Amino acid sequence: MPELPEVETIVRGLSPHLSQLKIKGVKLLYPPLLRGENKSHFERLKGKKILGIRRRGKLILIDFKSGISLLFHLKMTGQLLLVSKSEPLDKHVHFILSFICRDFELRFRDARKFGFLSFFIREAEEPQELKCLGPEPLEVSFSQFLKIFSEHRARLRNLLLNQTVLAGIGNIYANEILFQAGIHPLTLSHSLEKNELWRLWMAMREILKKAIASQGSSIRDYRDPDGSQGNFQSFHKVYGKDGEPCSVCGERIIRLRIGGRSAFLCPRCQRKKIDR
DNA sequence: GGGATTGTTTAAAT
DNA sequence: GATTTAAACAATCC
Repeated sequence: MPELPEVETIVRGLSPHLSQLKIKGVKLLYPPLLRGENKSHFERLKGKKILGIRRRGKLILIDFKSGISLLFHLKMTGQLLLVSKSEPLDKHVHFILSFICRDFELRFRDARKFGFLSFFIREAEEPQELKCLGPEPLEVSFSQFLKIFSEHRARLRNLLLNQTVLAGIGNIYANEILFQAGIHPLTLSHSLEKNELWRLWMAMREILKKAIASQGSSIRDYRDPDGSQGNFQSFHKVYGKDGEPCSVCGERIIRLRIGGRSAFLCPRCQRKKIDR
């Protein structure tokens, strides 16, 4: 379940290897993986040079010198692996890029096939997937953050998960951020005091930066391009910890269902405000 | 076998 | 209009 820190780790891992390489071959083993308007660019990838690779929210973008870009969304179980061509394929590999003068290749692997890729032209209008994204959590200023959260009246956990509000936070980090800030996930955003919003903003920055420094969290499927796991899961304080004692106060961590998704919290460290 | 899970979109309900 | 809920998507794990 790659979120911002995992996707950032993947991009940092791929970037030094892929930059300036020329495409030798392309294989699409599961055609429905390719979505969107510009499918024909797929046929014309051969010989194209990679300018660079970057992240936006949870999306991975490979920019080609020709002016087109390839966009990946890993959804829940997608992986981008850089492996030797001699490495045997398994049935979950759906897309392969190979490079001139290199004996490794880039494989898109996704056991559940929720992930996708699509092409877009950088000069043209932004594709829907990019256009609808909110600001980057690590770039948004406190004053912007304050504005966003006071203009909405949704439950904080939902707002943090909403990609049009902030791009890149998923369920793991939404829960960890709220714990770090000491705020209950059901709190309505407009009801927060300025000092609580400051705590939330600081917690968001701190958690995401630490997670990136730990190369993300590996739960179930997440792997970086070398196939190695992240380390941040050992720092999780609430996510998936229901029934365990809180590391701060010893109270049992509980699990709630909010919007059909699990929310984890310490009922003592994250007291519920009376609804207003 | 049933239910939960994961991220996102979409439709329907509040 | 804003927000929440449920369903859908695919496959796996428990």
